[in-house]
Amino acid sequence: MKVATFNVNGIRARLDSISELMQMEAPDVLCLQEIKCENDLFPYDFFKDYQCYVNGQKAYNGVSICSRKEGVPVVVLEEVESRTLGLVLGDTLIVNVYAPHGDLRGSPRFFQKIQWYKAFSKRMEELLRRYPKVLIVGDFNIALKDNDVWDPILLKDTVGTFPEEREALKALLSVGFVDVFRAIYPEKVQFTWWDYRQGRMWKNQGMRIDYVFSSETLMPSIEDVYVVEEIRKRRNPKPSDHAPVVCVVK
Amino acid sequence: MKVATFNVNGIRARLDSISELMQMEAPDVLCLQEIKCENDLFPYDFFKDYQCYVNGQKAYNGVSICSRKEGVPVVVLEEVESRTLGLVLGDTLIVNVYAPHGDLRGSPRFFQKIQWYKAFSKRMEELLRRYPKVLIVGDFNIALKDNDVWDPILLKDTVGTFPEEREALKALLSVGFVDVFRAIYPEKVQFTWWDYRQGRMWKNQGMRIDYVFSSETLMPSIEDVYVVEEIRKRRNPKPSDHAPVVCVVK
DNA sequence: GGAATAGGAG
DNA sequence: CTCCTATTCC
Repeated sequence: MKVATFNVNGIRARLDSISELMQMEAPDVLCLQEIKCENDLFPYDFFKDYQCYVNGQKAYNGVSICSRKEGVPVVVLEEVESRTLGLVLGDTLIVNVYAPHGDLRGSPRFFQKIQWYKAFSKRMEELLRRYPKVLIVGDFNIALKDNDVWDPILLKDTVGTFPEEREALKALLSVGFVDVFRAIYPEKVQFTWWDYRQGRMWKNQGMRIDYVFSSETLMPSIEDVYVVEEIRKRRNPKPSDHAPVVCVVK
Repeated sequence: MKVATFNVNGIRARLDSISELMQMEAPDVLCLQEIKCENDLFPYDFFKDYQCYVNGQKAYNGVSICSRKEGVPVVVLEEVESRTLGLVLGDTLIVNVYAPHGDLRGSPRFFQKIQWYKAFSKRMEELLRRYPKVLIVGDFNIALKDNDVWDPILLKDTVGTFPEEREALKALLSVGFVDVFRAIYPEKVQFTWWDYRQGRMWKNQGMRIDYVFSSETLMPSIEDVYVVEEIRKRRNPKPSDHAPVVCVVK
């Protein structure tokens, strides 16, 4: 089973990129973040061979899971912003996440981000007891370690690198999850997000903030994980500021 | 000499259509209306083989003349809205016009439209004495006769068909100009503008409001005039609500 | 820098 | 219906 995650930054503006991803990778499950539309504006017709499960929101946030096989949707969190969506496929729970951006330390949004991580970690601990195999994918808006950002000095204490944020993300992992990419490639420097500004997109000055987290129970089934950079590198008319991440599960 | 006129409804959103027009017609002079940008946002680089003369405005209106040969720009009217631009090429004066829309009879904008026509007609009378040959092109926002609208009954006393508007446009012609299209094709029903709404664009339910007016002195040199409908008919991703009109002058 | 909104204009 | 301007968010 191939699971892809992609922060599209507006699904209606990104159908070309999604098309390309589907052609290249033919994922069985496609988890999208920041679709930025309400459920009834979701382009269901575009995903012909997929069942679409959507937790949409007007203008901001919004996540969806498109799956070749039918699944059972799961409410992950009671939330005001549409940031999470779960889907049970066989004995596996897939959780699609768009974590809060958070802003700088001291801001209300920073505090909310930390709180959100606490609630989410607690809930995942709970779900881990209920479902034997769990895969969490999505945009976590935190770079775990210094080798997950293009310039750790320049980006020290900026959004996504604050120690408090890193602790919050580690706390999630400590519940029983593994950062699949880092487990397979301990030293690899690879990014999944680039700032549109200052040409950072084209200079590969990015951060790794999109992840696939596998429950320890599912780890033996993980075959590979990789970032699909072609869509951005080919200077697609207008690319997302994120690249898709694909995980291959036995 | 080939002169094209095209209300682009936003030049930045219409570069594809303009490209297509230049490939198809290779006009010597290209008069654009509703460019909707200030002079410094005009895409000068796009018009490689042309000299560009621009009377721009932010958000609304704005006209430009692009000419293969250098010309001498002429201020047609002292104006607050950028609606006119003249260019002298050899012994011919080309005047590019975006007449006011006008709204319904009784509105302030209706009155302004009639006033604008009075001032413009007077000025053209003046310019006609100064320049032996004059060509006025552009969007006049008035359909001269009933056979210039798709449904004269339905559109009776709506914007562009009011008797006062038609009189104002006839008054301009009476100064010494000829509606070239109607002179060559007395009975032809052909439109240059279609409402985006109610699918009128695709049902060819339009009006002829874009014209080429030739001074009587220049009429013997006029070879043909035609509407370039292909760009709209091919359902170009997003077409302008106007079609270009091309005039061939000896 | 780019997507999405609301509001105004045609 | 589609453009442009603001604005907000990332």
